[in-house]
Amino acid sequence: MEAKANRREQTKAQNRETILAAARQVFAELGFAAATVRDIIRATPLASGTFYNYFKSKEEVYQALRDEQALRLRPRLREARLAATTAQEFFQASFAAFFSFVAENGRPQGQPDPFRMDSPEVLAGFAELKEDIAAAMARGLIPESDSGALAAAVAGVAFELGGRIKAGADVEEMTGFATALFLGGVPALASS
Amino acid sequence: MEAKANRREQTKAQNRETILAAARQVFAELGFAAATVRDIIRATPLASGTFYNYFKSKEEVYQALRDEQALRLRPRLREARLAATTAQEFFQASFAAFFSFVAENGRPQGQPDPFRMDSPEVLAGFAELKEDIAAAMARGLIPESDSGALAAAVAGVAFELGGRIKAGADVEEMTGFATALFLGGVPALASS
Amino acid sequence: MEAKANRREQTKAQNRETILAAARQVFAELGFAAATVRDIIRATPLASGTFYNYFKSKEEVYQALRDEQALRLRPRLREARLAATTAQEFFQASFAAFFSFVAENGRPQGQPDPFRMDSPEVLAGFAELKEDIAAAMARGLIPESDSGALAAAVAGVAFELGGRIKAGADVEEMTGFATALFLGGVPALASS
Amino acid sequence: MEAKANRREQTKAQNRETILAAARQVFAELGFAAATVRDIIRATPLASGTFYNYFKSKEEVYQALRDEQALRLRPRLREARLAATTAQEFFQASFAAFFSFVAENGRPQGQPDPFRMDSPEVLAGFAELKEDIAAAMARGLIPESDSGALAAAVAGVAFELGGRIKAGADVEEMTGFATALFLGGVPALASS
DNA sequence: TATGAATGAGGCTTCATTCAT
DNA sequence: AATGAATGAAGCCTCATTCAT
Repeated sequence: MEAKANRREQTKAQNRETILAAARQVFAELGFAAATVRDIIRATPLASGTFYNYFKSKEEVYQALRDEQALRLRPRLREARLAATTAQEFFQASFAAFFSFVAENGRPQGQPDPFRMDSPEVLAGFAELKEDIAAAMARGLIPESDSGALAAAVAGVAFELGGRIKAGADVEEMTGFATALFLGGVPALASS
Repeated sequence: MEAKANRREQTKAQNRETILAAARQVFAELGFAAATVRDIIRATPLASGTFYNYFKSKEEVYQALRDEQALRLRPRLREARLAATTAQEFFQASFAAFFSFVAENGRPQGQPDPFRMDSPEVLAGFAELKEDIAAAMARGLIPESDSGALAAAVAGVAFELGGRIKAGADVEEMTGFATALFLGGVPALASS
Repeated sequence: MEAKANRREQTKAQNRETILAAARQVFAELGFAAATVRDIIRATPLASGTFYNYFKSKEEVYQALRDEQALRLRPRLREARLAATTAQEFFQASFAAFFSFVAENGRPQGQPDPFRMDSPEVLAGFAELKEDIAAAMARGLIPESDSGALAAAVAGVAFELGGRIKAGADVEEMTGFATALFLGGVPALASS
Repeated sequence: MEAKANRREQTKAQNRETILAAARQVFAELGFAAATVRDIIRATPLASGTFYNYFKSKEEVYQALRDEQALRLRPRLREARLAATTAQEFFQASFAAFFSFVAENGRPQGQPDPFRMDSPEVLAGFAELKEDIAAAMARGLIPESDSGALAAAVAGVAFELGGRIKAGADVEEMTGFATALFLGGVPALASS
């Protein structure tokens, strides 16, 4: 009775959050492929039909989750890159922003990592990165070269090193490593 | 008698190949998550029960597919890296081997890419990379630094640039790009 | 001011009418089987709960719709038949009343026709027809025979020809056709 | 074990029949609208999935049922009508064939009757009736008039009187009644 | 009274897997 | 071995209906 009354008190927005939280956890545990809508519902005090008041499908919750993350991450990255006045600042700020975010938000299991997947948001973030690199080249911060390939390389290193972050302490280390790599290649890593 | 036995054996091997080929195609079209065993069977002239004479589940075929690929890719990479006598050779040969492989084999759709996923094979390949990097550091080819992080960076760049390969012609270009990046960072890209 | 007055004017009866009108349309579009209470509610500015202040179920609205129709049709038929002083008047007036009603009210799609179904109202109308035929036989207007069978035949012809009515103009034609048939069989149709 | 073995022994055709029989019964009990695929499955010793080996949906079984009936009824009607050399033979043979069929096959409850509904088969049967009437007019058996309307009238009377058949004995009576009606209208019924 | 979110039963369907042939 | 129909668990989703506001 109590429980039921409590549930009723949940506002619509709270229910949405409840579902998103459950989805986050379920995707983290099972991975997107293995997770089912029922799994998400079961991780919730809500009824099965309620899920469909908020989302049409597993894909839609997933999208919402990604959008939520991207909404928080992308502006940080953008700002970091635009504020840079040297190549060193450009890479350092970018990797620092990305790795901090990963450290804060944890990473799903069973999915390669939470930033892959060709969701529109991720693609948009990727496009932004490429643009910002091209802009940095234009500003003379970075030597001219294939901005698309460089963006891919940056993303690849970020994703892969991001996947190795366990503790907050790793953030600085990884940032230093990635930055040095991009500024001077493996020879520059020696001092790190 | 003999002939019959041979035929039988041949058939067995052929059926396995038939299923693997179908699986390859189905995973490529639908992605691992959406693909079903039925889809694979349907892409085959075989009966549903026959599938289970060869594989226990969708996961197992997938694994076999990965193993098959890894079986072909890993030795090439190993060889390339062991033969290297300079850092330049080390990176160039590695990336060249990887990108050629991607160009030859194509890449599935619907999965981030076919080399991610924490399958044992991929992890093993990853471990090998790390070992070989550590060995190269010991040999003095590469400056000493965090071999795990460097392996991750190499893998990240390889995966991400590999995802951009469309034509065989891209292979050389990407190889040059990645090699230059690792040898000298972004400044070295200018001349590429 | 106006708005308030209008809102106030939405009496209970008006809401009932709103729902009935929506139901009429929905049944016409989807047929009784496919239509859902939700469909009806959606065709309304009202909330789902409100539906249940007026009707207990889809069946009940349907019933109400039928009753409403019957309430308008049955008296017309009755009157037409009671006023008849000859067999010709009896049939002509009956068919004319029925076909006019069909022409006026249109016919649902997806249901065989809106007069079938063994709803109490329809059965009652049927019983009335039989009674009136029996009475007409007693009065000598119609030769004595199985009044039940004759009622069934009249109903069958009415339903089936009624289903063919498209334009108002068809009413007279069909009335003439059916009347002639009952008065003299197919030979009598020749002159029609 | 025994039961299971028996089930397995059923051939595919037998299962199809099992499902059709169950469907026939379920539609008869609940009507088409209220019946569900699950109801049909439950009236069967088969598993739920098995239904879908044979039919795609409730509609499809229904169609199969109708087709089966039509396949048996239509040729009888056709033959009866083509063999007629007089109007009396034409109507008598037609009604006799139809009413016998109804007596043999029983009629569902909850559906107006099993011959309504705009299934292709029924429409085809209807078109045939119209053609045969037109042909009979051309042959001079029946006075020229609106063949479509006459076909509708015949169908209406057949459906409605058919709905009153309870015992085999009714067949002759109804046939006589309907035939007399069409040959001479209500005056002709007096002698019946 | 009206509202509309929440509920959960239950329908539909597909799927992996078994197993008699 | 190969076959493919049968199985039934389990997913998806919609629906009628309730009930707190």
